[in-house]
Amino acid sequence: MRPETKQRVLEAMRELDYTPVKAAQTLRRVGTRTLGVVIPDITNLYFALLVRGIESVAFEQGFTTLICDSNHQKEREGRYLDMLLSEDVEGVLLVPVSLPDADRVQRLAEQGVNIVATDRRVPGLPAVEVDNHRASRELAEYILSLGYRQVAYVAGPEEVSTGRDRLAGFREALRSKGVDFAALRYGDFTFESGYRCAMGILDDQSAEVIVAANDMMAFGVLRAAEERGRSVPRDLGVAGFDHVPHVPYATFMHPELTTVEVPIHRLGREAATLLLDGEGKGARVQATLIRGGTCRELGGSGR
Amino acid sequence: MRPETKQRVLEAMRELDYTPVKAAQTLRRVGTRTLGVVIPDITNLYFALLVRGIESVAFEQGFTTLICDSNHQKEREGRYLDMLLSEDVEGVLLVPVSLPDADRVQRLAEQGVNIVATDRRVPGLPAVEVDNHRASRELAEYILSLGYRQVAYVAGPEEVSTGRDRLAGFREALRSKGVDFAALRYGDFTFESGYRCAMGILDDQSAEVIVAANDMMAFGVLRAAEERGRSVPRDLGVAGFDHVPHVPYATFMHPELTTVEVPIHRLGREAATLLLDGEGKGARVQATLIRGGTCRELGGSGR
DNA sequence: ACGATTTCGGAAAACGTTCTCCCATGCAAC
DNA sequence: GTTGCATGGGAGAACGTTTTCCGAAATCGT
Repeated sequence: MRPETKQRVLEAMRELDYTPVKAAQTLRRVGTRTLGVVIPDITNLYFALLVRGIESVAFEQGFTTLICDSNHQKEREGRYLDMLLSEDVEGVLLVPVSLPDADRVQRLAEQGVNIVATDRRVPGLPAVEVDNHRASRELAEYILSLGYRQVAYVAGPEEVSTGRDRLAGFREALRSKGVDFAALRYGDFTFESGYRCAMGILDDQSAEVIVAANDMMAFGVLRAAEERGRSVPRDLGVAGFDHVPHVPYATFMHPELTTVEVPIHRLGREAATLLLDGEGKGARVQATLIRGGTCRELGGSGR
Repeated sequence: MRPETKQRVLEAMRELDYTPVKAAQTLRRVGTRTLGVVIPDITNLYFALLVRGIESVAFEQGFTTLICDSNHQKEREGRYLDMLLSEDVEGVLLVPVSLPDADRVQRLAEQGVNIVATDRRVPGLPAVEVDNHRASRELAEYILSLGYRQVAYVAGPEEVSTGRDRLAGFREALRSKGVDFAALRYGDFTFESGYRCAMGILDDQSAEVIVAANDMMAFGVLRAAEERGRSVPRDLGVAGFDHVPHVPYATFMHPELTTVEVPIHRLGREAATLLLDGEGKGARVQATLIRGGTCRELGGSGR
C-alpha cells in the first residue's frame, strides 16, 4: 500500500472518529491482546511500581492490562485466575500470595495461557525475579565488614521465594565467616510484623544489628528500637531490603536506611517482555547495596 | 422451556465442556460486565485506596475492572478513554488529570457509556466527591481558633476541583474573621511543589502557619521548615489535607500532622455504587478534622 | 381421536471485524 | 496499442454467539 493512501485512510479514521470494536477483532483474530496481572496488594508501593513497569511494556505493544489485587488472600487470587481465564487473556503475570495453586496453574497452562511468575518464583513456571540470594549475601558481607557479629534477622514468610532467598543468602555469608544468627524470627513483610519481631528480639535476646527482609519490616524494627530507647545506629544497627522510594517520608528519617535497591520497575518491564515476546526460561535482575546510615562502623574493639 | 430439557442441555454442555467465547457474546450485545477506572497515579496511595474501594464493589457485583494509570498525562488519559470505549466498558470512573476533555467525554456519553467523575468534579458529569469546601472551612476555623493570624496557604492546581474547593473553603473561613492570606502559592499536589512553595514563603514572607492543600505537599512544607531551622509546631504551624494512611512512616513523625481525614475507600465504594446501581446525580461524603500536633495553641498574647 | 396449546428444533440474520480473492484502474515501458 | 506491474476497490466468507421466527412435534383437555 502506498504511504499516501495510508495517510488518507488514517485521516478518514480520525475524521469519522472510528474506533474499532475490540470484541469483533477478538472474534475474528485469535487472541484478545489482553494480559492479566495478579498482585497481592496494590496499595503497596512495591507492587504499584511493579505494575507500572509491566503496564508500560504492555501499553507500548497495544495490550490491555487487567490488574487484579488479591489482597493477600489465596482464595481471591484463585477467583481472579479463573476470571482471567474466562476473559481469555493471552498471558498472566502472577505474584503469588504464597504457594501456587497447582491445579489452577495447570488449568491455565492447558488453555494455552502463558504464565510468568513475577518477583516470586513458582515451581514449574518461568520466573522473572531479583537475585535476592546474591544481594542478601552482599548485604551480610557488608554488615560483617562493619564489625557486627551479633546479628539478628527478621525473615519474610517461608512460603515466599523472596523471603527464603534473602534468608538463605544472608545465612550463607554469615556461615562462611563462622557467624550464626544471634536471633531469627519470621515476619510477613508488614510493618507490624517487623515491629513485633524486633520487640521480641530486643527484649529476649541481644543483638548489635537487626536486619529485616524488607524495608517495611525494617521500619517496624526502627519503631521498636525507638520505643526501647535504642538509638540507631549508635546502640543498634538496622538494615532492610527493597528500597521502594519513600521519597517524601524518607526525608524525615535521619539517617537514611541501609538497604538493598531493587529495580522493581525494571523487573516489571522484564517480566512483561518475557511474557509477550520471549520464550526464554526466565530472567534475573541484579540489586545493588545501599550503604545508608542505619549501620555504622563498629569501633576497633570489634564490640 | 421444560426443566427436564434444561437439565439435558446443561448436561450436554458439561459433557462437551463447552465454554462460551466471551468476545462473541459481547459482540452480540449482552454487555461486557466490565468497567473502567482512570486515575492519575497508581503509585499514589490516595488513588490506590480509591481503586480498592471501587474494586470491592465491582467484584461483589461480578464486574471486571480495567484500571488505567494516566500518569498525570492528559494525552495518556485520552488514549485510555478511547481504549475503554473500544473495550466496550459499561461505565467509567474518571479521576481527571486536570480539565476534562470535553470532546472525548461527549463521545463516550454518546456511545451510552456512563461516566462518573470521581474525587474531582467534571462539568456535566455526575460526581462523587468529598465535601472539600466544608472540611477546609472547618480546618481554617480550627487554625484560627488556635490563635494563628498570619496564615500562608499552599494551594492545589486551579484546574482541579479539589484544589479549588479546598482553597475556596479555607479562604471563606478566613474572610469571615476578617483575615487574609499572609501568602498564597500554587503547587501541584506533589512533595516537591510543597517544598518549593514553602521555601518561597519562608524566605520572602512571614507566616505563623503554612497550610497545604494535601498531605504530600504538607510533607514538603515540613521539609522546608526543617531546612530553614523552623521547629514545628514551636516556630511554625503546619497542616495538610487528605490523611492517606502513611502508617509505618508516620510513626517517625513527631508530632503527627494536623490534617483532614478523607474517607477515600468509602468514596470509591460510593462512586462505583452510583455507577452500577444508581441513576442519582452524584454524592458527597464528609471528611473529618484531625487535630494533630503540628499546630499548637498560640500563647495568650495572640502572637 | 380431535383441536388447542405448549415445547422444541432448525434456519437465518445480525454483531463488526479481518482475510482472501478477483477485477478495475492507473501508470510506465515496450 | 499492447503488455506488465503496482495499487485499490469491492465482494464475500468467516469468527461464535444471540435473537427471532416458523413449523413440526409433543402434550393436554375434551
